[in-house]
Amino acid sequence: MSSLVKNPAEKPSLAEKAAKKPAKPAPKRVRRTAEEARRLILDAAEERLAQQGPEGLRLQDIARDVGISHPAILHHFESREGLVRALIARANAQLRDTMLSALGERNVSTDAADHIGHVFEALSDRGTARLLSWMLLTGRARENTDAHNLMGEIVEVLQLRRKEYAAMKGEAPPDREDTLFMAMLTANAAFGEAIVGRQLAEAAGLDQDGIKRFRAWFARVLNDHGGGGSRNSGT
Amino acid sequence: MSSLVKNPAEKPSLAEKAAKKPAKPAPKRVRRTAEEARRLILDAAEERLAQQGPEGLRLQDIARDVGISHPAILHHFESREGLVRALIARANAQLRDTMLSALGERNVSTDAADHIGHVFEALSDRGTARLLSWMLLTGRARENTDAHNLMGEIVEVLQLRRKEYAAMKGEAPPDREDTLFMAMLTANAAFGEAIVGRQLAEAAGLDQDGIKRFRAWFARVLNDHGGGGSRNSGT
DNA sequence: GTTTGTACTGACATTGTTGTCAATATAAGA
DNA sequence: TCTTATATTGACAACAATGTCAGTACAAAC
Repeated sequence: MSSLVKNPAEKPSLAEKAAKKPAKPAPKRVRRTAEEARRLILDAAEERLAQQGPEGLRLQDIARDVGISHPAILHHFESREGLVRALIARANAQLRDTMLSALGERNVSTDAADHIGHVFEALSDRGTARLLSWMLLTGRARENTDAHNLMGEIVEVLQLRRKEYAAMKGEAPPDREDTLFMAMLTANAAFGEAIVGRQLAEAAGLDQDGIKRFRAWFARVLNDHGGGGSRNSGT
Repeated sequence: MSSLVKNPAEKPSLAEKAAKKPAKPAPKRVRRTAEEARRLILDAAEERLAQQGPEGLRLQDIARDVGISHPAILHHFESREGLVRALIARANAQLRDTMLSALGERNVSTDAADHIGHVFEALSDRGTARLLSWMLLTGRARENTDAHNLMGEIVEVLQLRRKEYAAMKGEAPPDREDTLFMAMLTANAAFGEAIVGRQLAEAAGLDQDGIKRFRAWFARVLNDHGGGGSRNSGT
C-alpha cells in the first residue's frame, strides 16, 4: 500500500540491504543439535533464576546469555511456560537422583550425619531449593506429582536403614512416624537453610565453618534423638 | 464529535451519562485517610502475594481488590517498588513483634515447645514466610538490616531463658553456640515448613493433626537435646 | 551437487504493566 | 458557605515482554 510512494523500479529487498550495510559477508550462524540447545538454554535459565530470582527469568536475557535470539528459545520450548516446566522437571529429576543415590550407596553402619549432609547439599546446589520454592510459591505444584512419590520413596529407604541399624544393635525398630518426622524436619530445615540460611548465618556472625558446625550439630541432635536406634536418648 | 448525529439541544456531558447509564447519579467517591488507604492496600497486596506468589503482585489487581484505581496506589507508595518495600517493612515489624512478645511473655519454666509453636505460627501466618522468602529470592535483603538485629535479639533472649532454666535446675549454663544453633534450626525449619510444609505433609499423608504432632515431636527433640537444661552429651 | 529437514534469525504484532498528568470530588477547617 | 488540602480518577504515554512469521543458513541424506 505505502509502496506507491517509493520508486517502483528498484528491488529493495536485497539490493538495498547490500548497499546500506556492506560489512555483512558471512552470517556465520551456529547450529546445535536440539538436545544441546535445550541443555544450554536450561543451564542459562537456571543460572539466572538462582542469581536474580524469579523476576530475572526473561527470554531476552537468557537468549543473550546463550548467544542466540529469543525466538530460538520459543522454538525449543513452545512458550515461556514450557521453559519453566522443563526447568522444574529437570530440577526434580536431578534432586531425585542425588537424593536416592546418596541414600542408596551408603551402607548399613552409616549414621544420619552423612545423609543429612547430602540432603542439605543437594538442595543448596545450583539453587535447586530456590527453584523448587519458586515452583511452590507460584502455585505450579499441582501438576507435579513427582515430589509426592519422591518423599514416599525416601521415607521408605530411611525406614529400612533405621530398621537394619536397630537390628544390628539389637534394639527395637523405630516408629514409622518417627522416621517420617525426621525426614520432614530434615527437608524443612534444608529448604529453609537454602533460602534464609545465608542471611541467618550472616546475622549470627557465622562463617562457612560455622555453617558446617551447624550441620554437624543438627546431625548429632537427630542421632541423639533416635537416629542411632531406639527413640529416647539412651544410647 | 459524534454528538452531531444526536439531538444538539441536550447537554451530553451530564445528561447523556445519566441517560445511558441511569444508575450513575452521583460519583460517590470514597475518600479514606491516607493511613487507612495504605493499610487496605498493603492488606490486599499481602493477600495476593500469599495466594498467587510473586507474579500476582500487579497494581491493577491490588487496586481492584481494594476497590480503587491503580494510580491511587502510586499516589500512596510512589512506585511499585515503594509498595514492595513497605510490604516487607511491615512484615518484618509484625514478625518482630510476634516473636519478641512470644518470647517475652513466657515465664521461666516454659519449655521450648511453646516457643517453637509460636515461631512456626508467626511465620506461617498470613504468608509472612513466603513474603520474606520472596524478599530474599529477589535479592532485596541487602537493604534490610532489620532481620540481622532481630536474629541477634532473639538469640539473646533465648540464651537468657536457658540460663535461668539451667540455674533453676542447678545445672550448668548452656553453650551460646548451642543456643544459636537451636534458634537457627528452628528458624530454618519454620521457614521450610511455611513453604514446602503443605506439600510434604500432603505427600506423607499427614492431616492437620499430623502437622501438630510433627511440631510437638520437633519440640520434644529439642528438649531432649538440651532445651531442658544442659547439653546431655558433655561439657 | 541437489534436496530436505530444521535450528535459527530479524522484524513486527500484541498485550500488559508501570508511571504521568490534569481534573474532580470529598472531608475538614475557616 | 467558602476555602483548602489531598485522596482519587480516567485517559494517555512509555516501555517491556511474550509470541508470530516469513525467510535464511546449516548439516545430513541422497
